[in-house]
Amino acid sequence: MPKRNFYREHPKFYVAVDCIIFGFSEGNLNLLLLKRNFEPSRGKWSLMGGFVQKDESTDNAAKRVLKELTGLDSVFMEQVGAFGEMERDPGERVISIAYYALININDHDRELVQSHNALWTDINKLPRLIFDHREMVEKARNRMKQKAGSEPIGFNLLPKLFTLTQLQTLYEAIYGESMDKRNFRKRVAETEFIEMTDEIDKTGSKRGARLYRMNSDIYRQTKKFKI
Amino acid sequence: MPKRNFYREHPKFYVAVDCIIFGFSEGNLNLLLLKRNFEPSRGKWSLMGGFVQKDESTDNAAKRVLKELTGLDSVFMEQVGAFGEMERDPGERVISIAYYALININDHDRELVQSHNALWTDINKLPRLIFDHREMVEKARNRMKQKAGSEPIGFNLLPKLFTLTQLQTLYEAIYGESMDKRNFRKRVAETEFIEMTDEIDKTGSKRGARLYRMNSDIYRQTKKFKI
DNA sequence: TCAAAAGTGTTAAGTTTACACCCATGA
DNA sequence: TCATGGGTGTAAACTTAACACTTTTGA
Repeated sequence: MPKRNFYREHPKFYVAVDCIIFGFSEGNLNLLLLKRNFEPSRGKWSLMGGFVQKDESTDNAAKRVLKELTGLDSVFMEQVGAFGEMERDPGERVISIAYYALININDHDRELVQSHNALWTDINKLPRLIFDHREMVEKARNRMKQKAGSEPIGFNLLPKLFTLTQLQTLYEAIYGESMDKRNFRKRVAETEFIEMTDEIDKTGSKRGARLYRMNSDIYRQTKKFKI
Repeated sequence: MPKRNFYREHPKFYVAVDCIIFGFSEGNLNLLLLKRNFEPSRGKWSLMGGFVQKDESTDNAAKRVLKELTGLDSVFMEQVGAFGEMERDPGERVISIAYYALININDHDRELVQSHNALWTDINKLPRLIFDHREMVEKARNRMKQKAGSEPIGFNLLPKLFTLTQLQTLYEAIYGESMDKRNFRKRVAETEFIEMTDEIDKTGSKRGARLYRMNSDIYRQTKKFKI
């Protein structure tokens, strides 16, 4: 039996990717959401998505879609999972694979974002989203929260140099709870790959705050993180 | 613009599910693997899989495939993720969604399993598997390990009544490390939903061991678990 | 009578939490 | 000079880890 026959009896499906794009700004986690000016569901809010093409893996489709919206390349992304309910997209059956990305909100291409009719939205004040996008967001958020506590992915949301107050505010936003400053700094001090620089940030306070950086080489050696 | 056009430009894909079926026997985690007597890759080892059909969600496809092999219904299953590399299946492009299942190895339909040419295999002595199935197994195993420590899914691998030695051996197999008996039993004693019964198992020892059971109602109330 | 698995508490080490004041600076 | 955010240590509470002997019973 030639190989083709084995597959040919089976149905084929549209496969899409949807991107949960996290940013961090003014003490809050934000998501990049589209106000759709196209069908289906014109005028409603949604995640940025796109159909997987013949010549790309699903991971690459997600990267392409992220780049289409933000102009950004080589960004941290992780798959959340496949969403395959039959009626999830009322237009046609589409199986969608959700990915989340962590980007530094200052890095993206603002015009590109605007041209897609996209807006940064506080994750705690999300509008109603189409289809099962809310479920994707919740799952991505939990996955990210989980991961951010044991791998240094959070640093993707910050500028290269950051103050400890910024770092703490970020983790408070991720965990959704406030932390003790001294205990937090104690943990940072025990984290070898968070390096103090000799630069000072004067924008956030009169006194100025020490800037730190994450050293990926050191992280790769130790692979230990808990915050 | 009619809705159809929006979708029609895009390619469609075969979508499959693959099942990582965990069982527990003689102190080891086992996987149910198929020695394929069909193309492609006849004669090689693989996970049980199947194509998603038009009239079923991906979750239901996974349940169907599990039932085809084991005869079992309403089994704990969880999605691991989508595998979408272009060349993962050398025959045709297939996007596959992996699911893992935890079953009590005594419950399944042995004849059905035999008729599929499937065998229980010690997870620490797996043969080479086709495609990216090894990667699926590793991911499923990690996900399961993670989850088994914070939700009482492990009990799905045991008979309804079990001894504490069985439970400890199970967790040692899941975590891949041995545990202190007294500390383990202390944790069990603090777990409200693990109930002592008044039955004794005499098959495992001369003295006999107390049988316990998991009470799902109590778990649903407290939702606390850590072992 | 003895081999084999079941059962049982205590202490030390390590981790986590709670908590309050001084410092440097620009406005 | 004072309002603002930056920076610092210690003790108590809790959690985890280490450890060894007695019990029961069938062969």
